[in-house]
Amino acid sequence: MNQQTGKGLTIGALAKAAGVGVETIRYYQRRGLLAEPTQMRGAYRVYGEHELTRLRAVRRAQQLGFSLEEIDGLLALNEDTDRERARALAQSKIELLDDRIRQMQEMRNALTELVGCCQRTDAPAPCPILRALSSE
Amino acid sequence: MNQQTGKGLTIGALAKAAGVGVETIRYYQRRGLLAEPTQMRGAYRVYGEHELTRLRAVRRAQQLGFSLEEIDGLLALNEDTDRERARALAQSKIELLDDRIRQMQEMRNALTELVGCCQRTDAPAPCPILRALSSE
DNA sequence: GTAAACCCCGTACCCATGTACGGAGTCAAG
DNA sequence: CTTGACTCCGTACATGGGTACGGGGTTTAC
Repeated sequence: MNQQTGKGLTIGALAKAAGVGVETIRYYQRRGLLAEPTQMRGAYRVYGEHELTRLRAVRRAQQLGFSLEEIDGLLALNEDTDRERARALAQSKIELLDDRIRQMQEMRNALTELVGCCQRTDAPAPCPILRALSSE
Repeated sequence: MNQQTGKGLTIGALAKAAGVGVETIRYYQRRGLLAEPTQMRGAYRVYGEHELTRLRAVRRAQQLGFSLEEIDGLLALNEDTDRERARALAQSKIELLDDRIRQMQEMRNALTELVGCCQRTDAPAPCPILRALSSE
């Protein structure tokens, strides 16, 4: 059984809690995306809430289309001492997100249209999907 | 110079027009994501608007976080003869998009908040980014 | 008709993001 | 104190999405 005495998690328990593989955690540590914990229980590393939170954040940001490197930057904004720089970075990410959101909405509408038009016609209308994707 | 007599593009011209590399086009052809054109000028393949449109659509869909395989499916919806299946697939993609859009908006708001809070405090507030990303 | 710029084809290589494997050590329960 | 599950560490392999390279043929402009 994964021991969980008090509040410490072994890497396996952490992995399970975050919904990732043990190897993934190691990989993130190698990449510097996740710090290795200082606390140990004997020869085993002990993880806590902090790591779990961060791990979950990484997964989510990933789903949003950010690379591990970008995610590192995003999460670093938090404790960035150069506030000016942090603001600028955040601002540029916001614009990027706005763009993607807009495009996704177009795509979404195109798909909706497709569903609707397919409902009643057999003639392949001028592909709304292609249209949505090629629109500038 | 890239010849462009009439309306036909060589692979190089197509690549430039679509903003991708020549090798990428070949790669898509190998994958079956882009059909090889039937028309030739001598020993060289000739491409037209159709390919260009499709290529641009692929790039855009990619930015939206779809894999090449998914994109293939999406673009195929267009000429799918099994309308029922096409509708179902489109519907599921719509839901997926809705999800991603929602998450992106959360993230966007978190970043905006971060920019705002950084504006006036030196104390690192409880990181809105981490919060946004870890919220379920 | 020659040179520069392109195309074709095949194969090999690259980067990101993991996953798998294997030997050795460790922990906790029975 | 043994046993089974787990950890550690290192290295190798996998997959997606390209990119690079090299030898040889083709076009086109001059």
